[in-house]
Amino acid sequence: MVATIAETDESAESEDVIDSHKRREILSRRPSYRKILNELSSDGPGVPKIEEEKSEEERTPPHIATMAVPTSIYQTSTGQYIAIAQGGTIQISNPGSDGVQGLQALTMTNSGAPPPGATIVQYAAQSADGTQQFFVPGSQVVVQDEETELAPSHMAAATGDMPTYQIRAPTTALPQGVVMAASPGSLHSPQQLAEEATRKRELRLMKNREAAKECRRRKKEYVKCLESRVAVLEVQNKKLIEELETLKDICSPKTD
DNA sequence: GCTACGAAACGTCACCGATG
DNA sequence: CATCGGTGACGTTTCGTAGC
Repeated sequence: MVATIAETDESAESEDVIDSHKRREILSRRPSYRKILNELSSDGPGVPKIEEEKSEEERTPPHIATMAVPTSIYQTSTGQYIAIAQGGTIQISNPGSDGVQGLQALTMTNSGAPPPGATIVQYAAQSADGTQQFFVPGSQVVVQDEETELAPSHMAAATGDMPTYQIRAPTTALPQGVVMAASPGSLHSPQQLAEEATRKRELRLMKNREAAKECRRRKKEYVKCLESRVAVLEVQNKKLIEELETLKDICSPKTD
C-alpha cells in the first residue's frame, strides 16, 4: 500500500487494521478443496475423488470392537483401565461407564494421527529423561520403559517385543502444554477457571494444529489432481487437433 | 566447515460457514 | 447463538544445496 500522508503511530496502526480487513475482504472464501475436487471429478475423467477418510485405519470406525487387540492392560489406583494396543493406541476406560461409552483413546506421538472420533484425553510428551509419558485422569502417568523405547521399532516388530509401560505417580511438573482435565462442575477458584481456560486454549490449539496439517495435505492432493487433470486435458487436446487435421486432409484432398 | 538462500513444513491467528 | 471445523495469511523453523 502506498501512503503519501505522514502518519502518526496511531493512524499507522489503524491503517494496518484497515489493510488487514481489506485484504481479508478481497480474499473471497472458496469452498474446501474436497468440494472443489469432487466437483472436478464429477465432470471429468482422470481426477480421483478425495475420500472423506484417508487411511485404512481411518476408514475403520473407532469402535471398540474394531480397535486393535490390547497387548497390555493396566489398572490405575482409581480403578481406570488402560489398554495399550498395537499401533500405539492407549485406551482408557472407566469402570463405571458401560462399554464403548467409557472408552477414551490416546495416541502416541510417533504413531500417526488418532482415529477420527477418538477422544484424546491427554497429551503425550517426552519427559526430561527422554521417556514418553501419558497423563491420565487420576493424576497418574503412563511411562514407556526406557529399554524398550530405545529399541528401534523395526527391531521390536521383528522380535515381537512390545514396548512396556509403567504406571507411576508423576515425579515432575506437567510438561509445557499439558493441562490436566478438570470436571466442569468442580471449577470454583479464579485459578481453576484460569486453568480451565488454558486447557481449552491448549485443546483448541492442538485441534487447529491437526486441522492445519490435514488442510495442507488436502491442498497438496488438490494441486496434484489439478496437475494430472491438466495433463489429461493436454493429451485430449492434442488428439483432437490431430483428428481435426486428418479430417481436413480427407475433406480437402490435394489437387495437383 | 560456514554462510546464504529457497523450499517445505509448521504453528498460530482470524475469519467464515455449517450445525445443533 | 454458541461451537466447531476448514482454510487463508503470516511468521517461524527445518532442511537441503550451492557458493566460498
